[in-house]
Amino acid sequence: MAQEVGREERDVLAAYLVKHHLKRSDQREAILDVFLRSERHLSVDDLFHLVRKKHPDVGRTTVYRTLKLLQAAGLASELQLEGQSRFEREYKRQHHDHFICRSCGDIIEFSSAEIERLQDEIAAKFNFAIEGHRHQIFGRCAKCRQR
Amino acid sequence: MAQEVGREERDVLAAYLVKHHLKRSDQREAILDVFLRSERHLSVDDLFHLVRKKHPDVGRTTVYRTLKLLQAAGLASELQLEGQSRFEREYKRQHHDHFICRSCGDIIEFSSAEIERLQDEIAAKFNFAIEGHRHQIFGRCAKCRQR
DNA sequence: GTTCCTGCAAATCCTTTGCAAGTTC
DNA sequence: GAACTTGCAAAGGATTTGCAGGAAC
Repeated sequence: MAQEVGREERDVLAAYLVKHHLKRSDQREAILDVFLRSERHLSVDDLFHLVRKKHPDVGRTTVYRTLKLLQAAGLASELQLEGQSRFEREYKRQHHDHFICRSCGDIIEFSSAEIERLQDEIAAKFNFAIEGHRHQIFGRCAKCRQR
Repeated sequence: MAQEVGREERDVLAAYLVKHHLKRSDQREAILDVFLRSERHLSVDDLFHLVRKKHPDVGRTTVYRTLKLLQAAGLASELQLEGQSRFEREYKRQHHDHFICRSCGDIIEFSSAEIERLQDEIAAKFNFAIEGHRHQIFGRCAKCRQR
């Protein structure tokens, strides 16, 4: 078992907890660990079931709460899709947007400095101060198109 | 009372109903009328309350169902925001995306052929077939920044 | 008369909250 | 021991669905 997964992130969380007078817990560490080891874009339920495999007494509520905490600490970010949210790692990752396949549900990341620049330009014209954005492109991924 | 609002759209709806062996109803016509007369981006509840002013016995469910119908007929399109959806006119309007002000909730439309082109380019690289997209930019609008 | 619509209440889905019991500092 | 966390059950909000009665064709 690769012990080194996410050591840096664990430190970030620990620091965040101290700074905000919060407390560590086995659940939080377990959830972070599973989150960091798993694949890219998890729903709360995905994460909940993965955590349960090793820690059968963690509650769904705690997963919700811990994900909020991880977001606040800059370790996770929420991807609000149609219906439900998914979560991905955020720490030291560069900004990106998403293609979402409607057949298989797969999520593909992309980024474009050009698009970001154009966004900023347009926002400036409207005198609009950008705080965040959501750019999701729906359709069919390469795999599903072949079938 | 300007009778001419949305005559074309009413015809489109009527044609859609005939084509699909559906029936007209006072509720549907009332909802369409209010929808067309009102401002840009309505939640279901906004529309529901507006309709109720003139037709106090229309049910919320019917508003939901009629909006689905209007979408199917190409008259309305859904804007899925955080929390709830909003609806805007679709008929003969060009594609656009949205700035959304987090202070006042205002929604500002924008469009960029450049961004669309870049999207297509990137999608082509991934061999991804685009069916739709959602591009929402959150922040503070000009008015709210001045305060 | 058959098929479609409507409104209500109930059901769903995802997420949050109240609370008593258990942990951490 | 004070303050924070947890898990359960219940509450929430937005949207959908079942159904019996009412309208349109």
